Amino acid sequence: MPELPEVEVVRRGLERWVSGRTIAEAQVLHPRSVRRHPAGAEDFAARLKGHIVGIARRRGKYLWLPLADTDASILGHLGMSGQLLVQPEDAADEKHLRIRIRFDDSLGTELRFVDQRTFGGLSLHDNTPEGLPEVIAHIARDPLDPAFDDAAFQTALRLRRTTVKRALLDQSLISGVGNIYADEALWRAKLHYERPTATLTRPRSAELLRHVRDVMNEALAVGGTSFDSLYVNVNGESGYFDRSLDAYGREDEPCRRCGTPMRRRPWMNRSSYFCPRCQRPPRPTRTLS
DNA sequence: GTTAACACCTGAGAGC
DNA sequence: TGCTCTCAGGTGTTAA
Repeated sequence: MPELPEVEVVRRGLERWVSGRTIAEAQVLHPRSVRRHPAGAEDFAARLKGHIVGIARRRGKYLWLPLADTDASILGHLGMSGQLLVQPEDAADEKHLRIRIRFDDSLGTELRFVDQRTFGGLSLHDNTPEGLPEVIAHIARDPLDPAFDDAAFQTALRLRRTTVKRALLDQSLISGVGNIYADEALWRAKLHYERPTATLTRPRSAELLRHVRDVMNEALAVGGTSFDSLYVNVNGESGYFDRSLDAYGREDEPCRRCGTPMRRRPWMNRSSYFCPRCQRPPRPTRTLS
C-alpha cells in the first residue's frame, strides 16, 4: 500500500533508471489504467513516442515524469497495488501488466506499470508554470517538502471542523499520509483518531507533525513498508518498515509503550489501530439546545 | 463552501 | 473441493 515513503523510493528508482531516456513506444494493455487521460489510450501512447524523459518528481503520493522537450508530464499514481518496474525486455510479462513503455536505446530494459486492483494509473497532462501537472494543483505539499508551511498547516487544522485522522488523510491539507502512517503518527503522538482538530493546541499539532515526519523518514531509510508483494521498488524489491510498525496491523498485540492490547476499529471503510490507554477517545462534545 | 459517504477494483483468506 | 462473503484502501464524485 504505497504512501509517501514508498512513492519516493519508486521516484528515486525512476530517476536512476528511466530519466534521460527517449521513449520509443508505449503500449496500453488495460484501458482503466489510463482512465485519467481524457483523450484515451491511443492518444496517450502516441503523445509519448519520441520524447525524452526528464527528472522524476513527486508530490505526496503522485509522481510524474516531465517530457523534457515539452510542457507536459506523464503523471502516475500507484493507487492500492500499482508498481512501476524497470524490467529486462525479455522478462516474462507480469500477470497484471497494464502499460509498457519501451525506450530507444540499447540498455535492454523497459518500464512496466503493473497493477492488480487498477486503482492507480498513468496519464499525460500539461504542466502549470511551476512545473506541476495541472490536475494535481489541488494536492498540498507533503511534510518532507522543504517548502511545506508548518504554520499554515497548523492554522488550517484549527479551522477545520473534522477529526484528526480525517485531516491527516486529506491530501488538500497535507499530502502523502495514508492509513498506515496516520495510525503510526497518531500512536506516537498519543492522539485518538477521532480527536477534533479544533481542540489541538499549537504545541500538540507541532508534535503531531514532527511524528508524521519522523515515521516517514524512518520508513524511507529502510525502503518503505511492505506487507506483501503489492508494494515493491522499481527493481521488484520490498521495504522493511513493516517490521517497525507500532500500531498498524497490531490488533490484540501489546502496546509497545504500556502493554495494553492494541485495538482495531472499523473507520471509513477501513481500519484504525490504536492503544485504548495511550490514545484516549475525546470527551463527547456538548450539544447546544 | 465544507464535510461525509460511496463507488471503483481484484485477490487472499475465512467460513461453510 | 468449491462456493460465497469479507476485507484491504486512495481518490474522485456525489450528496448533505
